[in-house]
Amino acid sequence: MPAKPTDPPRPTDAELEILTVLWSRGASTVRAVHEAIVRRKPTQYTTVLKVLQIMAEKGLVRRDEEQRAHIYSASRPAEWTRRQLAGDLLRRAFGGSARSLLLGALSSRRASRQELAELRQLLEEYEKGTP
Amino acid sequence: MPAKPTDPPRPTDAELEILTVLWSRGASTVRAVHEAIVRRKPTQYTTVLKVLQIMAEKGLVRRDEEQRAHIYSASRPAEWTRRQLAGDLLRRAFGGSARSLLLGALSSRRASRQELAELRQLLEEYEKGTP
DNA sequence: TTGACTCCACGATAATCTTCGTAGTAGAGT
DNA sequence: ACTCTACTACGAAGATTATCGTGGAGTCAA
Repeated sequence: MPAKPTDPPRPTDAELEILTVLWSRGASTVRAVHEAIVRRKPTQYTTVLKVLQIMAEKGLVRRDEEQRAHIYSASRPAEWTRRQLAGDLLRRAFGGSARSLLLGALSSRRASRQELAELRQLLEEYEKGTP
Repeated sequence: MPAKPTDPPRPTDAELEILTVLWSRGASTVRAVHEAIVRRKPTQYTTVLKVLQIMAEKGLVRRDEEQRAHIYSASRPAEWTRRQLAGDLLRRAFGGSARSLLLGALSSRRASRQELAELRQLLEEYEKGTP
């Protein structure tokens, strides 16, 4: 079946965990993903395999079946998915207020001076592009 | 340490929707919550009731059974729950980078100049408190 | 007291999520 | 050819989510 024209759905927790692996490692075999996942949490190989298969059905990942060991890769760039997730949470929990979201993020843990500087710079760049 | 039983779990989508109603309306009857919910999405009264009952079991809301029509209220302040959600997403999808989270939030929709100013001020206040 | 309403409790259902075991196959090595 | 190993496919159990119907009990007014 050809690719769907619609955006993939929001990834579940387990799916997001796997996506983060694919984002940092790039296209990977199930074996490689499993090795990364198992370092964080005891998980069977077939569990990772199954989730990846479901993700492929949903369109969250692409699968290259050329080799015997299939190669999976995220179907969307990390930035795209992250934007969906941030926007989704923004809408559903923060009433669209980015200020509240940032406040929540910052107060959820200590923010370094370095990080604050980065954030400030990000805002400056943003203001340039929003006349 | 003030003995706190256990933090309530992360609310599901339906639960979050109801929480936003309780946050804005304050303590409410099922009837009132349902009227607010139904304006966004066709939903039966008993569906809202059931979710509220489950939320009470989970500790997400408190229930006052004094009157015949029970009164439900969020067990945690909106800010507390929002911080959990933001922090959770920050960790799970953004590798802890608040910068990425803000970027995602901003790019998910157009940000007004007003909003950017608010964000800038928030950062300034934050920097004062982080020497 | 009997209806008409309003409410809650309970149970049921279908869908989705998460996890894993089993079976079968393709290839590598002996 | 035979065996081992590394894969994938399949299915299925158990938990959670989301939704709703039914039934019974309290309330008020005719």
